[in-house]
Amino acid sequence: MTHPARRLSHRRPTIADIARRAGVSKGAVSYALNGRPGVSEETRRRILAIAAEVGWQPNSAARTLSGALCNVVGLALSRPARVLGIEPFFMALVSGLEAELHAHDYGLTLQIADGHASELAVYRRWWAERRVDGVLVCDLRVDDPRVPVLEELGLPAVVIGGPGHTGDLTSVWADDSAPLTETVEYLYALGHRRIAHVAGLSELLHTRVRTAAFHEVTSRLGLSDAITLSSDYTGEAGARITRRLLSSPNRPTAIVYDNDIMAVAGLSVAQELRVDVPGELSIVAWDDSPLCRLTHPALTALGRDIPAYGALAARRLLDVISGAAPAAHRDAPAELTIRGSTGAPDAKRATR
Amino acid sequence: MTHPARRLSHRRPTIADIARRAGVSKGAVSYALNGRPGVSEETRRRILAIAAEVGWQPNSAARTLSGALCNVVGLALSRPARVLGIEPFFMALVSGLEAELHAHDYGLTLQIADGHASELAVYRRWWAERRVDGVLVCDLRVDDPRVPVLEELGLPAVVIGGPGHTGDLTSVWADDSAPLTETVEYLYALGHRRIAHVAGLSELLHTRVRTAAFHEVTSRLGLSDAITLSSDYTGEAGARITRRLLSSPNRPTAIVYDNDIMAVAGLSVAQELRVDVPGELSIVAWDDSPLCRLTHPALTALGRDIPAYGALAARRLLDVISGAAPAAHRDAPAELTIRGSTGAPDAKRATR
DNA sequence: GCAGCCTACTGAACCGGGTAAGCACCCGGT
DNA sequence: ACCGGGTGCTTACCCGGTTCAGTAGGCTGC
Repeated sequence: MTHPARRLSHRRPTIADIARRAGVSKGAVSYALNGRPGVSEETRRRILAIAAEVGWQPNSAARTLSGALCNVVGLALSRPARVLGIEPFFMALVSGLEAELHAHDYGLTLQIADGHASELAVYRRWWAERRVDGVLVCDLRVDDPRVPVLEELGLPAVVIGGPGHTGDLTSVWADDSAPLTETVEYLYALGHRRIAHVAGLSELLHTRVRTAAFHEVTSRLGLSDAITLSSDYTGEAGARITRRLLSSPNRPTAIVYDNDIMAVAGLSVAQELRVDVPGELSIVAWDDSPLCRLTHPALTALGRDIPAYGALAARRLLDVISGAAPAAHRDAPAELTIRGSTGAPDAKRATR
Repeated sequence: MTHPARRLSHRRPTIADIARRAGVSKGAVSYALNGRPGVSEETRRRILAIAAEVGWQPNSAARTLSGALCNVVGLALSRPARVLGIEPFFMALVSGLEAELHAHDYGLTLQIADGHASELAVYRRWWAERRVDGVLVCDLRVDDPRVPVLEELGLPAVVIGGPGHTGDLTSVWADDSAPLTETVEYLYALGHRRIAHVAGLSELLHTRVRTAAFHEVTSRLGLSDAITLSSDYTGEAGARITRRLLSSPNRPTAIVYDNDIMAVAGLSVAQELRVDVPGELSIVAWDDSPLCRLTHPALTALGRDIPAYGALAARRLLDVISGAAPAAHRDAPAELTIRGSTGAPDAKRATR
């Protein structure tokens, strides 16, 4: 690349400087600073004192070059920026990742890619240039093409998602099936018989899992009017689908949305159409972010501790990097928090 | 650190391997791969062909060690995770940064700190360990303590915010004064005489700028009831303050919120209190994210192209890294988009 | 009294690139 | 015939750590 005029400020001290001042060799300094045997306690203390005095910090490039890890992990996201921007999920995940990585002196590098192909190119480059020790993979799909490539590269990775479809890679996942079933049963108990499910991107594994669970429970309960509609997680899609659902004959009395953004948009459409929530329509959001408490009525939501999920993923990735065998780690499932957006359907108004 | 069993996969090819296969020296390979003079066209082609064939990629640590830049910039954020999570601003900024950095083969490392002290510690470490070539600084404060430290470190930096208070650091900023003035004048023209401003964190420079502009325009227009209240950008704070404002005697007929989250919360409180929007209360949000279009009515908002702002910041940081002199770069100001949440105050209902 | 061993260190190689200096070789001019 | 000056390449060393194979010196044991 180019070679800009580099401001020299003050040249950083190196172990050679420390060695000179301590009157020992570079090797001795290295042993002392890394807490390894090979120097006397007294010499070690002297070297550490000098290092502290001159403000020495190891040059990460030099360390990495001589075989060490680079203490960085990568996260590449393929969703378009406009979705990433509003979904609180990712920032919450990142903050959890970050906290755990930071505690282990690891850094996080972030890259926003546009599609699986460019995401895979990012992984290849990161690994070839030795820029990361491992990566975190989000938005797992059914038969995800990234899995075999990562396996072949030998790049340590943790897949955030499951169950299954992760090959021999380590994964971190939560069961979405039981919470969805519980939610539908709760709506059924309230008296709802026409329930709709506004799902996320249909190629994502967890969309499949939730959709399957929805079909299973609704057919078990004999709800023939149950319907699942796919979307792309945006508010626009949520609004559009809700408008369609609410203007259909035999409209649903309850809708379960696969993320909070769509649920908020759905609530707003209901208000626009003067459909009372929860009197005529109950709304449940998947992902319980502060957003769900901002609306009126506040949204009943399926929430999980996302930062903790991120922290778990980070911890498992560090394990994989230090040689742990692949495993699937199950996190706590989402829990339903009841708020004002759900209730018994108002018999007079909802029926027609 | 520890030395884990590293999976060797296949040893990455180095320039020495290429040199051997091409029957030339390492030096010649380096010249060829970097497009520098010193090798014949024919040899260069042969070397490039071999490099492509074996899939050679430069080892970033080796490059960095021999004096090159590391092609990474850092972003440390000090806001608590729960705020970062819902504010679409940061992800939008990051996506703009990312796009521009990626185009110049630069990576982004992200760190969430808890407070200025630990943020500064992050900068020091990044710089001492040569992990970044420069940093981006957000949430500029009045007399920000980070500025002198960064200047002293000699760490290339671009401050996102202003005007002023950036010392000799390069900055990227947008004028918030004119848009706020324009907004108040618009509300005045609609007939509003009691206008409130729900500001963000009072120590942030842009909060000061907006608050000053609000005072200036309201006193110029002779609005004695104008009031500014500070908050922390969370929905809870926005709701609390709105509740207080709306239940006061002589309640405002229009409120300008310093972010979209608070505006959404404010709208929801108005609905809860059966205050008609925009009939009895007009609402304007600063930051026009998709969130503003999700509510009913949709929010009139002051919006800017945040990804473009991020891209500008990234571009300027790359300039600084390659030796450009410090400068303050002004970005386009926010523009007011009128939607359903503002209108003329309904004389009968709003007066009392 | 000296082999044997441990401790505490030194010296040098190594990681994988970049680069300055040196050196053949060829060509053209006088 | 000889010098000058470019090509086109090699050699050697640098960056700042880690690490391995010595080695000097002291202590122990018989």
